[in-house]
Amino acid sequence: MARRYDPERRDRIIDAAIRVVGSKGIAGLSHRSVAAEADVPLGSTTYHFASLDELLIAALRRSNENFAEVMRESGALADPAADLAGELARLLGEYFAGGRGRAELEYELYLAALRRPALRPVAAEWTDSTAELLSRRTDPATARALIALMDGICLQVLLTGGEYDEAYAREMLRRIAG
Amino acid sequence: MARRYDPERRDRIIDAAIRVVGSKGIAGLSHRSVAAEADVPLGSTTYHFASLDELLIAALRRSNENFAEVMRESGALADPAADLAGELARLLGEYFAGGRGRAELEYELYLAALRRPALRPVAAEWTDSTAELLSRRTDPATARALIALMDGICLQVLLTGGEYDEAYAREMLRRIAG
DNA sequence: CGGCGATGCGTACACTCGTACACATGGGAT
DNA sequence: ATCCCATGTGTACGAGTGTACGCATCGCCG
Repeated sequence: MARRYDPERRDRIIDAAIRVVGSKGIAGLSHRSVAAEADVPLGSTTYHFASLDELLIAALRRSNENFAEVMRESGALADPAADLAGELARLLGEYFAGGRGRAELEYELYLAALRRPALRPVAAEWTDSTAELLSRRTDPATARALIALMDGICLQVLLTGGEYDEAYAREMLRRIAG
Repeated sequence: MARRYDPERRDRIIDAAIRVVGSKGIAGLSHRSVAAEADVPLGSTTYHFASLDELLIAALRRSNENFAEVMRESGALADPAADLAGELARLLGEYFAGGRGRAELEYELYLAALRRPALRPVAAEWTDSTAELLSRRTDPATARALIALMDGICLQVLLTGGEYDEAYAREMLRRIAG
């Protein structure tokens, strides 16, 4: 599957797609807008990604990898002595501190699975792998509930334009984690 | 602001918009598709709603009213002796039993606020009014957390195409509610 | 009763989009 | 050396879109 002339072209198109979604939203994603952003001709995007869904799948997968790395870097998640709820609340704080734009972008891709069945397996991958990560510190059901609560809290912050309250998040996560 | 020839035309357009979003998603919403669904000429939709955002605001507001009524009808929410977590879990079960399509539709409208600032006040209205409803049974912070968890659970079901597990929801809601 | 403005209707325009397709190029297999 | 085909490019077409605008219709107010 070696690519000849421009081996990284496919990757550059994915990066461009992520930038387009970040600036114009999924509604502004088109073969043409991606081609312009990646500085490749129109035919090149349609060649590498037959449909926009394919491109969205690749973009969501990359976005997931980015966040998964952030969680993996937090060694505290592996330390049985650390405060799990507090650590998760702190991670969310960092997440929002990194700029609202990034969170909006990643959630927009994630939520797109609601109406695009092709994205659901990728969204499920994300949930499952995160749940597995948390399962080293608690039981699977609790892990899934922690993720659900984090999703819900992020949603409320992003949808209503409110502020993230780390102390509140820590308290409620602790009630779940016990 | 009396409407003369067809006083209910505006309402019919909103209903048609909701049906269109239900069947084709927000991506399929256009002045023309709504006009066809409502059986009115194209010019009529652009007259009543200068932009699609205006139409979405009206649709989201109506969708919120529908769900708010469901919650109000559940008298158990007002009964201090009833099991709050169990009742909420039961309501979610009913919600999903009513067909996945309806939940998808309402969440799609709700989540659209992520990228459309014009919708955020309406989304915030919804969260606030629901939180107020729950505040009759618990403190405000707990009420908001219950909503966040319910949102997160619904999201996981809808995004990954999984099944709703009422016992699991009841257990986790109980941990929050105490 | 007369006209004015709100409401409703139909059409046309400029634009973007996805898609298809014909052609160019050069790496690697034979 | 030669040929095949994955890769890359440019263009064209039809469908769909938001918007604007002129005209029709009728309730209300003076």
